[in-house]
Amino acid sequence: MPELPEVETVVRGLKQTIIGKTVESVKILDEKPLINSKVPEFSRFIEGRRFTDVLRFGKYIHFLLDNGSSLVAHLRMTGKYIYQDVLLGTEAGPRTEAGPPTLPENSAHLRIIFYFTDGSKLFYKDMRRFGTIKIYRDGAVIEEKARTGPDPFEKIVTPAWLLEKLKKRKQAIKPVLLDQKLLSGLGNIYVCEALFKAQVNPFLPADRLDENMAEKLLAEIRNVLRLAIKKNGTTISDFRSIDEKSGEFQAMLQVYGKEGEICRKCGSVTISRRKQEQRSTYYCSYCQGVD
DNA sequence: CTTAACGCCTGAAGGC
DNA sequence: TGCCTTCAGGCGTTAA
Repeated sequence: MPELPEVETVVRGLKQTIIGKTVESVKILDEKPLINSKVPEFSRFIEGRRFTDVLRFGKYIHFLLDNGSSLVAHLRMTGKYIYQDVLLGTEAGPRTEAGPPTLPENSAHLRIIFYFTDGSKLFYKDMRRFGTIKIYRDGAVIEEKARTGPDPFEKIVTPAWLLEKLKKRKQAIKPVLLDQKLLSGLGNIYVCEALFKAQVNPFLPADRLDENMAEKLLAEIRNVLRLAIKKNGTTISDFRSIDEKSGEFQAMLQVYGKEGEICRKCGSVTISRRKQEQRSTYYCSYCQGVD
């Protein structure tokens, strides 16, 4: 589900809510997300620790702890973090004003609950159970970061840098842009949108893009991601921020999920869909010069 | 080294 | 109504 803008939206929400909070205890309802630790080790790792910061690299969420260790989480398709503030008024009676919905601890797909010392909670839900949470002691998180490519916003990423990388790839440009070791953060939605905006043929071999195309493509990748972040991401079916709000970028989608609709740019042909590496690519055959 | 298929999971939607 | 197939914001592994 989530790509860079959705992860950024989640991270911003977490920054505002959990920094400075100390984990009193953790309840693990499903150990599958714990990729490199078992339940007892994970509990010992996190209990008593205070979150000092929450960062993002690519599509990863990086939780920093007060002892220099880290948690690194990936949402994959359906992972989500939901923050629940201290429930006020439970002693004096039910709240009357509309507050955030409370999440029952037996709700569907709940995997992990972090209980903070102040009474607030962080829920981790994941319907499909693809999401992961890894633990890293001290600075070991560097190794994980080294395995992912730079964000498209990083300074080293220039049109010349991109062109150089693309020259080494004979594969079609679309699947190449999904390779997180090249550039991190793009997923199926924003790749389709950026290629459309840049008017690049998704099936064109990556090594055949010229300087102008690479420059335009990088500019549109950044534009699309920036705008999507501003809109708090895209909600197709179930993406939600940590306070369970939907994103708003879906209203601005030009091609993703628009098969059969008239192209908003040229107005002359309908949007097509074709599989590349088992994944749907949406495009305008006219605007993007596809045969 | 790159590339492409498969597997991991659950649930929704569409065809018959 | 029910059954079967396909599809889904991702990516690690494996085999060629």
